[in-house]
Amino acid sequence: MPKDKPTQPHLPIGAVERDTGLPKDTLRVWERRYGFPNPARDALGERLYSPEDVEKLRLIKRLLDQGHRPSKLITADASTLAALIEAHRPSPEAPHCEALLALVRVTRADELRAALGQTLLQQGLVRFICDTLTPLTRMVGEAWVRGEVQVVDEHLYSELVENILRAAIGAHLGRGNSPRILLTTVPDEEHGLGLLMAEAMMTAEGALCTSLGTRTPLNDIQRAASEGRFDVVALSYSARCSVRTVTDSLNTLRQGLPQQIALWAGGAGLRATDKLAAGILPILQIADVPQCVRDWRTQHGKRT
Amino acid sequence: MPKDKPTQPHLPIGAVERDTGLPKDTLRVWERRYGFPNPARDALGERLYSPEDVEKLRLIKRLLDQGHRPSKLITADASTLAALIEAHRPSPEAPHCEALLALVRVTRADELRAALGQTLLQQGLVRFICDTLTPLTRMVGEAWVRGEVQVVDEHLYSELVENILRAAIGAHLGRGNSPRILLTTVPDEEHGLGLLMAEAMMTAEGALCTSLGTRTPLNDIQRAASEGRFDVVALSYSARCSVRTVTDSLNTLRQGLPQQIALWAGGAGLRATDKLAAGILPILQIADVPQCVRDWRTQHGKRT
DNA sequence: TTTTTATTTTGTCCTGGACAACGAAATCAC
DNA sequence: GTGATTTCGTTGTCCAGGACAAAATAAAAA
Repeated sequence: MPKDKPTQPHLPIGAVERDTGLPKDTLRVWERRYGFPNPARDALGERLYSPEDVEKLRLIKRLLDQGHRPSKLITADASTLAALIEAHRPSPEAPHCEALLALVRVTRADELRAALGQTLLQQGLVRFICDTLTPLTRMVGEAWVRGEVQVVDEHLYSELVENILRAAIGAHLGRGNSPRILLTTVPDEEHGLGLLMAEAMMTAEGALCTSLGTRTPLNDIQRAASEGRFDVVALSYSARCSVRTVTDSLNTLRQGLPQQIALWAGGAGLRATDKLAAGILPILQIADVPQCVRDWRTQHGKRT
Repeated sequence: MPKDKPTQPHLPIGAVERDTGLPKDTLRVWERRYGFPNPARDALGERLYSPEDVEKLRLIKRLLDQGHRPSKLITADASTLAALIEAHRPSPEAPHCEALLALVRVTRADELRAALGQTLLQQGLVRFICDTLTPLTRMVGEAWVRGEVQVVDEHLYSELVENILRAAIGAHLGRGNSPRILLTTVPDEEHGLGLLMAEAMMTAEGALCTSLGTRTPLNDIQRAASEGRFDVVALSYSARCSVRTVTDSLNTLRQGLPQQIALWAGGAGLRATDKLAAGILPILQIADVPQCVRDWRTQHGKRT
């Protein structure tokens, strides 16, 4: 049963796993190999992690997901880590994104909601997703790494974006009905924001989207796609997926899927597209999504 | 690194943990104590669970979350388990819910979407949530246990409901601006549907809601509530939370929160309300939510 | 009936070793 | 020089079986 009593003091290993996303086994093996983290022990010899260590672990997890090697991060002292973080200072962005980033605070939730809504109206859905949401989401992540926004601020941002995107999907429903697209992610992939952006753009383009959310087992995807008479299966992969996972799952899926069902894949996880089997369409930029839908229609002689 | 190669054959323990939600430690200790599951081993002696076992484990997890004792479930053979499942056959429900339940299939996604949308229009948001979504969600879960709907069907249902609710939240925004409510769940609680329903009803009632999504650490909730000048903090607990977790987290939070910020708690996890500290408002039924908002206004002399 | 106290049940945590999947560098073929 | 293959160090996951506390249940007392 979960232990969650002490909210500010030290945390047992299970709570650290939950809070950082680092498996218990990994935490223990890091301690054994690198000497970090080096948690205190309670009367029974059970690990108790200090809030500072948990914070550093969260940071490490984030840098890890961005492609850094563990050995560099774990053995790094504060200053080395700071240098790595500093390297994340982004190239100058569009000024409207900088302004929005300043509003990503729980204390300014109302302003952020209003500003996002207004930007959507100004830009239209497609430009809003490509030119605002995509860079802004990255900037929020980077700002978190630099300690400029808190965990709660990031949660708030995700919630607001999800509200906006799902409302947009609802608003664009019924504009068209082809192609019929099934969207989801593989079981290892838990990030659903990219999927939602794709669904919104496809729906706006007149496709009829059905999303299963994240983490659908491969054979379930296969069965659902065949039985549901879909024209396209679209998968989203985030950067943390290994190249191997991506190509393996896609090739397996391509093999199990009827030939007439197209297979599309997008997201930051799509790096080495050369090892993909034939019949898989890599979507390297979110901005290409509408064109993919239009291309499909051209090839299949449909109007909407 | 994740292992996910064999999609239909046997799964390693990590994949089973991911698919069933049962921790690796628990799976191993069950095997040791009860002899179930009894997975095959690969050349290295690592466990390989059969798809049938994984399916049974998923079932057990579900019944576990509904309050059954592990020993009864794990040692039960197929027929005993079937009897338990049979006991879940629900009391007769409103006929419109039965009709909707029949549409919870990936193959009928379009019909389900249309029917849900139409029911929302007919009933209005509040009745839709209380009289349709709440019973229907329970029915979908029970139908899954009985094997009448698939995992993907349930995923689809969640996605559609989330689209509808978030679109409704967007549509009702700006109707009012008090009270200012912060919504979230504690770190152990990952179910967000109830939270979303509450947010929709509160927003429709004219409250200004800010949701942090699920799994916010207690001290983060505290800090965000104080700094964000909220009037109310609202938490949602599902049935799987132990009574202890619920009362502990609420009492801790009540103590750390300024007196003028109200603390509301709702969801199936709210059972023993007698051990709650003063100054915590239990919301035992989702239908009571609008009245709570109105009561707050009365007590604080606000109109909207 | 309600409260207190024993007794199960059950999940989480421990150690330290092992090995394969991964990434990167080095080697070889063209 | 460019591209494919092999080598090697790095890294995460898995194993065993013992231990103990928190939760749930049964029993006893008020």
